[in-house]
Formats: sequence, C-alpha cells, structure tokens
Amino acid sequence: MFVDQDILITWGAIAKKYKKGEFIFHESEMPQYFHQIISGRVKMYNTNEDGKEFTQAEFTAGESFGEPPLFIEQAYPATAIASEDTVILKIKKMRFLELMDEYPLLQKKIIQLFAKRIYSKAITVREIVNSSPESRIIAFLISFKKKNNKDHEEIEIPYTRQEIANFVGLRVETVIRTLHKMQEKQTVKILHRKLYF
Amino acid sequence: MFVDQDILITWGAIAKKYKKGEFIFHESEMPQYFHQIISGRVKMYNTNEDGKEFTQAEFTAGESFGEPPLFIEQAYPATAIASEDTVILKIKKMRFLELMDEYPLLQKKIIQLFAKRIYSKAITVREIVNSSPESRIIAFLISFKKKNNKDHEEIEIPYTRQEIANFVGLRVETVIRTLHKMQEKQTVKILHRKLYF
DNA sequence: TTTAAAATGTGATTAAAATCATATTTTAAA
DNA sequence: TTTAAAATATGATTTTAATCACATTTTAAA
Repeated sequence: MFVDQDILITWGAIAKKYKKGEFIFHESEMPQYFHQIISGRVKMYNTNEDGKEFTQAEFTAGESFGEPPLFIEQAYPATAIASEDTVILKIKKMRFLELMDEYPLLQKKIIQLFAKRIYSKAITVREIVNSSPESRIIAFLISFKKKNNKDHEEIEIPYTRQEIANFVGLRVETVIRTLHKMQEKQTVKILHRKLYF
Repeated sequence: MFVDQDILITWGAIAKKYKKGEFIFHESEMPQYFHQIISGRVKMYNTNEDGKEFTQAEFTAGESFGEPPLFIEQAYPATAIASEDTVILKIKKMRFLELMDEYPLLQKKIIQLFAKRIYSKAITVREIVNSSPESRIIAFLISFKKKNNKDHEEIEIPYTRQEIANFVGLRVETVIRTLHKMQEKQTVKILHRKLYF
C-alpha cells in the first residue's frame, strides 16, 4: 500500500465505487484527484485510430495510479478503466500535495514507486522495440510473476490472449500462434486453454 | 540543473572526464554513483542480439541520469555512453542518498523529475506500439522541440537519420524514406540533407 | 589534403506480423 | 437454461517495414 488509508480519509479522501468497465479518467484530461485502490483492479491504456489497444499498466488493491501528472501539470497520457468492480479512495489534488509535504516518508515512498515505474517502462520499451513476439511475451510473463512475488514457481496466468496481446503490443492471432510454438518448445504450458508459466 | 554543483562537490562529488564514445556504465551493472552532467552529452541505450540499438534517452549539461536504480537496488536497464567529450560529477550512491535525506527540496525535485520521465516514457511506448513510422517520427520531433523549449519555432534537428531511427525503433532506410514522404507533404523541411521541423 | 568512414539515398527482395475470414469452444448475461 | 458474446483457433492473403546490395555524398580523421 502506498498511503495509509486512515490518513487519506482523515485528509478528506472519499471512497468511490466503479462498476466493471467504468472509466476513472480519460487520456488528455487534466488530473483532479489522487487515486488509490481499496479493492478491485484498474487498467491504464491507450487506443489508436484503428481501435488497437495498448495496456500501459494494471493496478490492484493497495496500489495508487495516475500520480505522475499531479506533479507536473500535465494531462493524463492514458485512460483508466475499472477492469472489475472496484472501490477507489480519491482525494483532491491539492490536498494530496499538502499531505505529501506533511509526510516526508511519503516522499521517499513515492520516489521509490516512481523509480520502479521508470525501470519497468524502460524494460517494456526495450523489449517491444528490440525483440521477437516470443521474447516480448516472455518478458511480460516474467514481469507479471515478479510483481506478484511468484518469481520461482509455475503459476496460472490470469489473462486472456487478447489481454496479453494488449500488454505486449501484438495482435491476438500472433499471441495465440506464438504461445502454441512456445508450448511445443516447453517454454509455457497450456492445459484446457489455460496458460501456465 | 537537478542538484547544485557546489553542494554536490561539498558532499564529496568528483568531476570525471569521458572521451566521446567512452562508457559511463553498462546495462546489468549495479549502480555505484549518482551522475550529473557538467558539460557534454550522454546517451542511454540498449542493443539487441542483432546489434540493433534503441536509444532510451539522451541527457545534456545540467541533467542527471541513471538515478532510478539507486533507489530500488536494481541493475541498470541500459548502457550509458558519452556521445561527445563529457564531464560528469560523480558522487557515491550512499553519499547521494544521505544528501537527498538532508535536503527535502531535492526530494521534491526528484519527484518532479521522475514524474516527467514516466510521462515521457508512457508517450514513447504508446507511439511505438500504436503508430505508423510517420507518427513515431513526428512524436519524437515534437518531444525534442519541447525538451529544448523550441515548441513553436521551426528548428534544425541535430540528429542523423540513424540516430532518429534509434530513438523511434525503426531502421535507417525506413526513416530516410519516411522523411522524404513527409517532406513532400510539407510536414518537415529538408535542405542540403539537413532536417527542419 | 588525402582518404577512410559515416551518412544518405534508392531499388529489389524477403520476412514476419497484421489482416481477413470463418469455425469452434467457452464464458457470462438475460 | 438458453443464448449471445467473448475467446480461442486456424488457414489464406496482404501489407509493411526489414533486409540486402550497392551507389553517392558528406564528414572527420590520419
């Protein structure tokens, strides 16, 4: 968890429910709030002219999202949507910035949070620009396991082929075909269409 | 400038000269120092198996680089090289972290710095994943002008076709051909092979 | 100043992923 | 429980940037 929920509430945050599929904010919009997830799941993504989607990141309970534009007077570079029914603590931008000023520990925390984000984005671009579909998928699977502290065990990947495609910037068909090849090479397991890695 | 040079020196930083083409650090290496450029230019990049290069970012006088891994005990995700003769102030990681603790204003500054980085990386991935060569090149040119506060005037772009290709993840030939098309459409100007936008 | 290396340019060919079309299976909603 | 929508699957075709090969021009180094 980034900010303690009680502190957020004391400072004026309110919880808001979002139904699955509801938007939290849109690309190009100026940020008004700091958001932290109580429960559920949020996806930040972009869509291009042809409707192709790219998933920038996904956030779950305890995580905050969409903070960078709060600090630099910028519009959101992507849209946030509830991937499932989600409850979010929201606090006004100014109140949040005041809160940050009050708690030096929070500043340290957000520096680390941002450092991780920059790091992971750097890895993502590197893989997308320089690698084959297979490497891109593997890099995604590895980072997903790492994020969930399941580094060293085989887990079921809770994403559809389409979702994976959106994360790595490929088309569904390409992901399906690549996963089949990877299964043959034993890089991944597929049982009853479910993916294990 | 990120950190005042006198402060850095007071805290034990030393200036080091790098010849053009000299490495400052390598991908996968654990960070030992905080780096800030006094003069010159530094490129951070990745190379894939086939030798194709991707430029993650470029930094000039007054800018620091390679800071995120200092905060998260991670190896560098890319290699840093001097693009020209460069002088860099270096200070030991621990001393830098102590310095950060001492100056709350520095913490605020690095939060903003990181916020900008995240923002710009998000834009970069979005463009690379979702756009045509032309859009990728335009996005790069726009962000270059913005970084140099030349938003609203036409400037000479100080990069070779190859360098642009490395920034946007395309091949030189593709960049050359795309720039020609863009010239016909008057999106860019090319005079004596120099590019204006 | 010469000369080698780097950068630009261009045509031809190839490769790889996107696209299109359509079938089947699974999942979730009415 | 039925039914519609979403997800998976697969073959055929197309598109587009990469690759290859090589010529010319510019730049920088000896």
